[in-house]
Amino acid sequence: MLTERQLEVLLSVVYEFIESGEHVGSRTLSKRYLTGRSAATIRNEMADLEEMGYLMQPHTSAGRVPTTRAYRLFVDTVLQRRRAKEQGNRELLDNLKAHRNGVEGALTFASDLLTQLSHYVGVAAVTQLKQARLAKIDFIRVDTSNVLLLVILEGGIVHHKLVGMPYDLSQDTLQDMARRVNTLAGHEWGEVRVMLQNYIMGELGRYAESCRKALDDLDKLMAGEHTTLFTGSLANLFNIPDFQDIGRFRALFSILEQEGGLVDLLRKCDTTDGIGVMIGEENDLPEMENCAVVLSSSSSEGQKTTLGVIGPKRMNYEKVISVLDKVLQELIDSPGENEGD
Amino acid sequence: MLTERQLEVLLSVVYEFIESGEHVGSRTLSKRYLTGRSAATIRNEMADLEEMGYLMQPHTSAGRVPTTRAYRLFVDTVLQRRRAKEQGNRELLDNLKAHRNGVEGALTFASDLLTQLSHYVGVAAVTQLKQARLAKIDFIRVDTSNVLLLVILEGGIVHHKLVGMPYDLSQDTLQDMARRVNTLAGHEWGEVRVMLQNYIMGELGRYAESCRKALDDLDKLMAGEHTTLFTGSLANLFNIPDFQDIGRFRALFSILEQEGGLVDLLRKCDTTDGIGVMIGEENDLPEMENCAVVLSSSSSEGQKTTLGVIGPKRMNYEKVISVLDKVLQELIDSPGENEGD
DNA sequence: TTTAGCACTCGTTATGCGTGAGTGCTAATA
DNA sequence: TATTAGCACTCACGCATAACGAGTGCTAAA
Repeated sequence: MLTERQLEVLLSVVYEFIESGEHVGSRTLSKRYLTGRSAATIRNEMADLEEMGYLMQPHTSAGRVPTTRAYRLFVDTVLQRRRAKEQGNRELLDNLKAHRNGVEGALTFASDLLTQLSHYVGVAAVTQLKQARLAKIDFIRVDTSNVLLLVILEGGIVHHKLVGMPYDLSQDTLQDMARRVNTLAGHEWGEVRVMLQNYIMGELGRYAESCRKALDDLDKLMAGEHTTLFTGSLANLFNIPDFQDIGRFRALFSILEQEGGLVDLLRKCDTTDGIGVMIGEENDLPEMENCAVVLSSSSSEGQKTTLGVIGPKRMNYEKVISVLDKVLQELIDSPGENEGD
Repeated sequence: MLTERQLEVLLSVVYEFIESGEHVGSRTLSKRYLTGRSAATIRNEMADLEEMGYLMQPHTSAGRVPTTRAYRLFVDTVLQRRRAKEQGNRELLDNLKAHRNGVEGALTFASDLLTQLSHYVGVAAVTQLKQARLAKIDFIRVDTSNVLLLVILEGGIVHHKLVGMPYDLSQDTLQDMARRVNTLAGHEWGEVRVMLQNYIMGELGRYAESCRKALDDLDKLMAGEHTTLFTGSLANLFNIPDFQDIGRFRALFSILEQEGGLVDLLRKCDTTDGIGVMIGEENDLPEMENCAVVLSSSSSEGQKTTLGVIGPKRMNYEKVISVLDKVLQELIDSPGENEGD
């Protein structure tokens, strides 16, 4: 185990490295953090810490740099101190839908806010769980050959899809259909789906083909754990020295740009409610070995809401965690009708 | 005016520079393009062309590089000559129809397609003009305090917005409202709007406040020339040598990332239907002095569809223009909006 | 156990030099 | 007169070398 002083040295290295971005040497520590001890003493401690896997040297005559293991320890220590302040995010969802204009508006707002405050990249996502409940379904005749299929879930998520129909259906017919289906409001999507399938096979005979296709699309959206994701501006990445190298930037970018990659990433971290941190190789993506992801999520009503910040491994974890807390709070507290621009 | 040979030299420089990305010297031209003439002769012509503002030297002992003026001439010449190219890409283009599914689906697909085919960045946008006509409006009760406002325009654009209501309205009441408003289907938004305003003031009395707010939001979307924009992946930019420099990349990125900037850009080029090209400084954005934008747009039914490709000034204009032609043609050819397959 | 001192390592920056691609100019040539 | 060959000159680029400095490990003294 680590001695008290080793811990002190280690955390100082991490802290200083997060500040400066450059390998930190024994002299710096001796002058700035552990004024009582000489550089030589600290050198010895650092050599030990390196052996234990907490530190590494980029090259022979350089100072030390924290390993993922060191970050992990650092974060856990920080989180430990913070844990008192942490609290449930239960109310998050209610406020999301109530006070901002639809789920999408709220999440766009949140991701922008996180981005601005953290100076990294904020993300916000909502995942429909299998338990998502239907609030309302509707079919709206657009013209002779097109019907708009509308699905609203409890929690405020809205899906719509234009479906081509081989025959013209009157609005009355459609309304009748909708009325029947809506008797299932409040039930989970799985049940609704089965009912719809039967209905289509049984009573809609000749329309079955086009309906089935629409239903399949809908299934793709809903049956799986479909996630809607909002990513803040990536502009901040340009200011981070870690990504000045175009190669690294590119790697990270390719992940962030394609929604799928990011959703996978979030899913990996999604273990528990509350705040979680994944550092470097801890997420399996090799492109993200220099990155860290801080997430905070909470679920209820068949959907799970996740807020997060993505930045360099050398991230200001304290700040990010507190920002995350704040935005969460902001979302919960915000009194009425403000729609984030 | 340019002599025949000067033109030949100039276009060769442009062509070669587009290929190689490096300043082109007299010897190269003599060997590869104008085998009849010696390097010295070509050098003289190039000196003249430089004086005329068509070419420039990055530094004293370097070959020549085209100026914006040269690209302009090149593009105009190319636009004149092109017409008879017919090849490839069939399979991909055929997919367009299959993937179409509402305006958004089609444009997402189109921008991706343009990105893939051009190897630059494809964009696709639809702008609602003032003449946009209402196809259908609907109010759908979600729960006691929320109504989903649904607006469908001729042309297939769908807007929806969740509106908080201070009082519970029954679906029947809402349906009645919708029925009245829908008598205006087929009319321009301007008229519909006035009618809605009156209706709200006259018959909806106590709900006026919340309705007005929703209506205002809707106006923001529709009364102005609102543009919905889809941008393809930016990943290709990493392969372009012109943007290897992180500074330039950043500048371009900042424009591409924020939707507003891009919309402004499109608007600038939106002069006429047909294909238009803006090269370097021709668009006023200093960030885009090394870029070119090729646009092709067509309007009908109260909406204007724009497809475009954004890439380096040193762009393969021939290819991009032909790609753009094809994709656009495909989009216009089937104006029936999703013909069910 | 701690610290001062010293030799050593290695990345970074500056400097200098050779090379090659490309030019402009001039004089010879068709 | 228009074209071309020849030549001196320029300048970016790559490479080697050297100086510098931040940092280390090790040893011996306090």
